[in-house]
Amino acid sequence: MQDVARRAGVTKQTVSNVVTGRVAVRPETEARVRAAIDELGYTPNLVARSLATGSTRTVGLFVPTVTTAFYAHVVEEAEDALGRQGYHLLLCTTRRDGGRARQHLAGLTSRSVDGLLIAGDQDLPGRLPLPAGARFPVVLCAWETELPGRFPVVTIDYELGGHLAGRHLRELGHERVAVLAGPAHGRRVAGLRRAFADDGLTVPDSAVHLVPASAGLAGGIAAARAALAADPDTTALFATHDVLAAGALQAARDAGRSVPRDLSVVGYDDDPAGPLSRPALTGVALPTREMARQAIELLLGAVSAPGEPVGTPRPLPPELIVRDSSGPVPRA
Amino acid sequence: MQDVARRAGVTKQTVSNVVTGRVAVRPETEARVRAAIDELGYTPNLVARSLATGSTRTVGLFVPTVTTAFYAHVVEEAEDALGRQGYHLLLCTTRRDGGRARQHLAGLTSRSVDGLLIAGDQDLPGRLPLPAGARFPVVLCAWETELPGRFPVVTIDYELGGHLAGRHLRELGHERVAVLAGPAHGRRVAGLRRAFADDGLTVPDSAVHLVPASAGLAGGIAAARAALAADPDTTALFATHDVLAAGALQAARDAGRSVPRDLSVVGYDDDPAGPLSRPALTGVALPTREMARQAIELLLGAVSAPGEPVGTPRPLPPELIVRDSSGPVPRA
DNA sequence: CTGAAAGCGCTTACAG
DNA sequence: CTGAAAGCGCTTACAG
Repeated sequence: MQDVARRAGVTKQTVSNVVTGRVAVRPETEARVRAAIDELGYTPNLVARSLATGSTRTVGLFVPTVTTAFYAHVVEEAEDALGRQGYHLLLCTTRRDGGRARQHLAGLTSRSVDGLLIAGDQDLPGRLPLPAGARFPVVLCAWETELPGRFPVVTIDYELGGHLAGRHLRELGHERVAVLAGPAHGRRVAGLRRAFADDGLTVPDSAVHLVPASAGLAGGIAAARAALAADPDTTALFATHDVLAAGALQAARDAGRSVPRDLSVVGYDDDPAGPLSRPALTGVALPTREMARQAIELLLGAVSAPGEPVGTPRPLPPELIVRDSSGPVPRA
Repeated sequence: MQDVARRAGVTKQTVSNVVTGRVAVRPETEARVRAAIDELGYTPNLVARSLATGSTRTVGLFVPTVTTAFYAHVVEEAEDALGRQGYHLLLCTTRRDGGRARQHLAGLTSRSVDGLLIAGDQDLPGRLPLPAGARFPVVLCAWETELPGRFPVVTIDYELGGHLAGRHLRELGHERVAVLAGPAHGRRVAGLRRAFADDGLTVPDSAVHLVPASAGLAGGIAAARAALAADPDTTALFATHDVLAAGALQAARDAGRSVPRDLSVVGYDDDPAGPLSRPALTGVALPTREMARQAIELLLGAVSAPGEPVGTPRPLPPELIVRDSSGPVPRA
């Protein structure tokens, strides 16, 4: 910067003024300065600027993992929304490990991020008090279980998604549904139940089969097999995420049941592979990217208006995409 | 820091000494300082330290996307390897867009990252001169096409993977193979051809079907259909990545050909869903995480020993995982 | 082993 | 509109 100033015949304060644009400078002076910048290939040193201004133009993002389509899209959309405003992304995958999250939090704090977005129920805000030095806003997104309440949250109406799936099955005449449920998916199941309750039907606890988070496709296959064995009269399977639904499709095939003729399968999450499975999967599609975009905008808003209270927007509505894996209840 | 010093009755230089451990301090003094740090909840300000030392303990990672299993694993493994040494990760997904990459590069430069890892052929180092201010080491990984040569690269022996697949098919007696090839997968195809050439057979260009990068599963289905239509006597399909192989499996089913009885299918990439497809996919497994780990270690080595030349390690060998989608050539 | 001083590269009031 | 000065929170030789 000093070099640029010398070359342009001004002081570095003037250079700073043209770079930041905070103070107007005479056009001809500005031209000289810009010329010097180009000739010298000067790039402002953001770490020095950060020390002076207190803003790093960097935000942290916590996700449990990046290996699922859902979180991969959250990451990409967050990065895009950030980039549009000149921010960069410090990525932290927590792997649902509290110790790891704590370490990352300390790292982000000492690096003075301007804000932090925590995506996915991670049980962090409850257990994880922010370090003393943490003076940045925090926003939560993709939150499904009880809300911590300490932070604004941009999330999806997961219960509505379940309700859409349930109503769809009811409209097709299904009365006996089994559920393959991942952990923390209580709202999705509650929505399905509400749709059945709307018609005076109950989905008993015995029809809900829980699958551990890490079980993956194999877990879906096993759970679907168990569900069909437990109640052979089941005519529909509702999976609380698409990996489980894909497993259900395979288990149905293995059991010699044709989808959707003998059995309907409805998924949840709109995994990009869903439309291409055979049969193409009917399922609940989530406004993932929209959610991530809004969350970043909320966070950046809080960054630039420190004191002001930020309102939590209403949960975003999912949609039901009807494809080929669901059909009318088979006639007994 | 000043507060800590005051509370411990020393100067801040002494506090710095105990925090960095660079200069030994008397045990009792150190104890007083540590106590003050704990009481005040002091966290060192890394941006100030960075300005003073020139090191940010942050590295940039360029990936084309984060929505494929391959790159998701690269990101997670890189983050792990970085975290072990106290580094944080600035993630940039380039989406194979030069303009976007250029912008990110400028951002990383002005943020003074300590190093940059570029994963995946991105045609960047050729077209993208580093900004003048960029004084950090760059390492490439997962590079498959011609190497830029300007930077060390940690990659995989992609040609060997193709050879393993080809030898496997030859051992099963296959003579007519069709190839579904993604762009930039020339080495994988070359390896397959070499295996056939080892036995005096040729894989003609007409048997190689190119699929655009963005075509996904639908592209694989279409290409496989085209391949089977072009040469109905084909007994084996080699796909240069698993999404294409999954498409091939579906196209085979649609065409009424049973895998592996009528047709063998071999994939490449070891997508986690491969073992769970029906039939389970035979394919080439890549040492993705090992590669990412080594790349970060190489990069961090270059960071801490600026002048020294870094050697490019030999490409990592893939492995063939034989599952159920490949079998003996059907008898004519 | 500890303290006083300079400096990292910027920005920000504050005079002129 | 431009220049001189102080300061952001650290580290680093350099004396004592």
